[in-house]
This record gives sequence, C-alpha cells and structure tokens, in this order.
Amino acid sequence: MTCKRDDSDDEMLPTDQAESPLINESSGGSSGGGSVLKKGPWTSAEDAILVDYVKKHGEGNWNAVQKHSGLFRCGKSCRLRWANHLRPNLRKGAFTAEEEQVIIELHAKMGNKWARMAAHVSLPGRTDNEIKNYWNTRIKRRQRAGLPLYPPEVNVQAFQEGQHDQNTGGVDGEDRGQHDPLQSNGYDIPDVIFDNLSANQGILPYVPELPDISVSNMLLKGVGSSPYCTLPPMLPRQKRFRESTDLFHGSSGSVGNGFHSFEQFRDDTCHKVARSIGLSSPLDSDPTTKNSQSFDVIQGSHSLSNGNSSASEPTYGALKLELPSLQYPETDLGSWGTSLPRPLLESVDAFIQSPPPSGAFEADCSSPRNSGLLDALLHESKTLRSVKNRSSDKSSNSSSATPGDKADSSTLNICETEWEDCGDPISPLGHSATSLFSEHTPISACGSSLDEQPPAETFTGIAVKSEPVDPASTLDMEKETTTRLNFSRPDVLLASDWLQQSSGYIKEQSIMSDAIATLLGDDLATDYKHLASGTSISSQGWGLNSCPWNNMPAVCQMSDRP
DNA sequence: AAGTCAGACAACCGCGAATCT
DNA sequence: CAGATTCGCGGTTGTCTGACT
Repeated sequence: MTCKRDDSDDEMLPTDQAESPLINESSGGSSGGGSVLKKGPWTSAEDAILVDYVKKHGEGNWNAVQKHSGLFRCGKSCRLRWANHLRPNLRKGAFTAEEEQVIIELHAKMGNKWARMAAHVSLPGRTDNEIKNYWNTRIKRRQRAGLPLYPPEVNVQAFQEGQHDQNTGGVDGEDRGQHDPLQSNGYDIPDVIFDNLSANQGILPYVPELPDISVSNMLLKGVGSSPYCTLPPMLPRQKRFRESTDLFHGSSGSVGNGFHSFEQFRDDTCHKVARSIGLSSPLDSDPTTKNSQSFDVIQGSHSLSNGNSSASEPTYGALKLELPSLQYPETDLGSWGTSLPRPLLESVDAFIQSPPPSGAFEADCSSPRNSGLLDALLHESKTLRSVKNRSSDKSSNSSSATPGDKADSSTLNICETEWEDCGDPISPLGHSATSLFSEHTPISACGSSLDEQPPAETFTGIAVKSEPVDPASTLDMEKETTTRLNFSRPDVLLASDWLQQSSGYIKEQSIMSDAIATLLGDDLATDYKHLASGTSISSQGWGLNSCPWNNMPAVCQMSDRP
C-alpha cells in the first residue's frame, strides 16, 4: 500500500520539494555535504528521482544510485524503496482472503521465508515486507485471541503435501525440489518446509480437532508443554539456521531452527555419542532413506525453529523466549476458534524459565537447555528398572527378540503396553509411564515440533496397543502404527522409520545403546543397556513415545547428517 | 476531549550469500 | 584464492492512525 506517510508527504510537500527534494527533510537529511545519508520516510521527490534513475539505468547497482542520482540515500535504502514501493506491478492494499490463505499456507511450509513467499505466483505484486508485516500482525492478533497460528486445514494440507513430497521425492532437498510445487517456481524450498509443518502441527492446537483425539490429561499436559516448541515464524535466528544448515547439509535445513540449547546439546552430547558409536547416523548410512522428515522433525524443533519459534526455524534463541509467546496458541487446545483456558503468557514464561522442581517433568525433559533431559533420563532409568521388574514375564518375550531383529517392532507394542500397565507411582512426577511419555512429547518437541500434536492414537491406545504380537501381523501393525504415527508424529516417524527403513540400523542401536550407556555412566548404563537390548523395545518404544532417550540417538543422527 | 492501546505500515539494521576484483 | 563489494533477506524499530476508555 502506498505509504500513508508518503501520501501525507506528498500533500505536504507539493512543489517545494520538487525543487529541493533532498534538503527539505524534517527527519534530518543531508545538509548538502553529501556525506550524510538521509534516513526516514521517503518523499515523493525522492521517489521521483529514484524512479527516474531506475528507468534510465535499470535495477541493480544500488550504491550507484546515491552517487549518480543525487539522492542522499544509501543503496540499500534505495533498493528497499524501489522494491517495496516504487517498482511497477506492485499490488498495494489490503490482502484479499485468497492472499491471506496463500500466505498462511506458504508460511506453514516455508516459515519466515518472506522473500520466497512474495515471489510465489499466488502473491503477485506483493512484497516480502508486506507479507512479513501482515504475518507479524496476524501472529499478534491470534496470540492475543489465543488462537493457533494456522488453521487446521492448512496444517493438514501442508503436512499432506509434505508427505506426498516425501513419498514422491528424494530425500535431498534437491530432489524434493522437483516435486514441490513451490520449488517448481524456482524456489528452493528446504526441508524446513516439512520441519515447519511438523513444528506447526506440534505447536498448533489442532489436536482437538482431529478425530479420535481425546483431550486427556496427558494430552493436555503434553500439549501444554508445547511452550518448548516454537513456531517457525519465531524460530528465527536465521543465523543459527544457516549455520545448522551448513552443518547438516543444506537439505536438512531445518535443523538449525531448533532450540539453540538443543543444538548445543546435540553438538555436545550427540557428537559424543556418535563418536563413541563410531559410526554415523543411520541417515548417514543410508542417505537415500527418507528419514529426513523424522530427523527434520527434531530439527524442526527448529523447532522450532521457527518459534516463532521458528522459527523458522524454528529458535531458541535460546533464551530469547520468543517461543512462549508463540506457543501460546499451541497450548490452547481449544484451538482455532474455540477457546480453552490456557496459561497466561507470564506464567508460561515463568514456567519455562524456571520450571517447577516437581510436576514439571515434561519441562525438564523437554528442555535440553537445562539438566532436565538428564534428569529425565535418570528417572526413566529408574522407572524402567521398576517396569522391568514388574513385567519380567512380558519382557521375556520382548527380550527374546534380538536387538537387531526387525521383529522388535512388534515388541514395541508390548513394551508400550508395559509402560501403560506399569505406571510408576513412585515417579516424582506422579505419572504413569504412559503419561510420562505423553508428557515427554514436548520433549521431542524440543527436538521435534510435531509433538505437540500428540496423535490421538498415541494416547488412545494405538501406540500402546496391548494385543498379543502376532508375528504374521507384525508387519501390518508396523505399517499401521507407522502410518498413523507418521501423520501426527514426526518424532514417532523417526522411530518407526528406523524400524521400517533401517532394519540394519536397528542392529546399530545396540551400538548406540553402548554409546549412550557410556554417557550415562556405569549405573545407568547398565539399566539402559539392559533395557535397550533386552527389552529392545525400550529404545524404540521411547522413541515412539518421545522419550528423552530416543532423542539422543535421533539427535545424533541429525547432527551426523551429511 | 484527552489519554491509552493496538494495528498497520515503512524503514532501518545486521547479517550472510553471492559476486566482483 | 582472499578480500572487498554488492545484494538480498529477515528481524526489529519507529511512526502514524484509529478505536476505545
């Protein structure tokens, strides 16, 4: 839209400025020295000069504009002015409903990639600045209203697109580019798209709108802890994102958006694990696999990234705590139109900054930035021990399976059942293992953004099915579980993908267990290794349940991605 | 009518990538 | 190949305006 200020300027500066456009500046222009560049609003006279210059010389070489046109504006400012206000074919005015929808959808896919969004064919004449401002305003508005950032349909659509893309495209961003409609436009849509999607899903309280989803206490807690997840938009920290991208290979772009703290954790701990493992991540072993999403999810934590968390990638600016604000909506299970009581922003912030010592296990676990993860691991170890003892019979079945046996996936359910059955009353958290897992969802949320959208199945029995494992049906069960989990839980996908696509890797998990055990120390290591190998499901079950344990290997994989 | 607040918008700033020398 | 320059992007800030109290 035309700058109101400019309009007023136009009115206020009719002819005078035409004569001395550069001097009659209220905001402090150059005094004729020429060395001082003017800042502030552009006048119509300046606009005219710039337009004239561009007509004669074309776009580009903006620094030359200041030199040759007489404008006391830096090239940067000239470029911006031209791009946002003066160039032809600009479409000013309020966004139409269609445009808004497009923006929402694009943002769900791209995160804070304003320039790409602006370049999208569906937004002709729109500038990145316009879109950005619109979005930021929208965020504020929705946050204030306690609404999710994205409408459910957008979320689902984006996810489906992502899935379709994943199914048809390669793992690498380059490959996917061929399938991504957005990329068809020449845009290089990074994996972040899916990451963001994941993040969005996690963040967005769509859950309640999904079928078969019960807003159980678990769910509430799990989602409620979403504050640890951020929306792509907030995720920002482009810097981080880029660094991460470099680190993990461009195709895995979203990684960087994750929590900074998480990244730190990843960088430190995961690398340790990876090194001790002596091998690269499963992904490394098979770059052609399509696990990217799974890992991206965690990255997505870039989740959250784009914490608005984003931010973009997701952010974590670390401690920027922008997330909470964005997460707000996420905590709102009522979501999108409905309103459920949600914690005050202040309380959320406070919670994040100083999680309660007890009853906030999810917080601790979900936030690598504190010792929560380790604490969670410790507690898990204890819990597992308890469970192990109480379900030795069942575990025997599971343990009979070799860690490397793909059939482990079947034991997964059993184990999960175990978890469900073997709540840990002693848990400081006072939650059953299942609920504990559920609450850990946010954890992976740290690592994966999707968690916030705990699949109903996960909480309603699918993931924790207790039916006897029928070897013949194991595969189907795996498929079902994977599929269903895939939809709503990228983090789950991570685990399921391991099962389905990385059967070989499963064997490596024993190695991974050793590595993790190494990190945990003798005492815990024993428990962990025992569980990981004996009940095999443990690690995978955790993974499916977003247990902190699972995050470790997952993170390692991420960090090791080529 | 004055003050406050939020929305909307424009512009600036910092950073990184790309390109040039 | 390294340094310098240019360009572009995203985040943030500042200002204006209208609604509300």
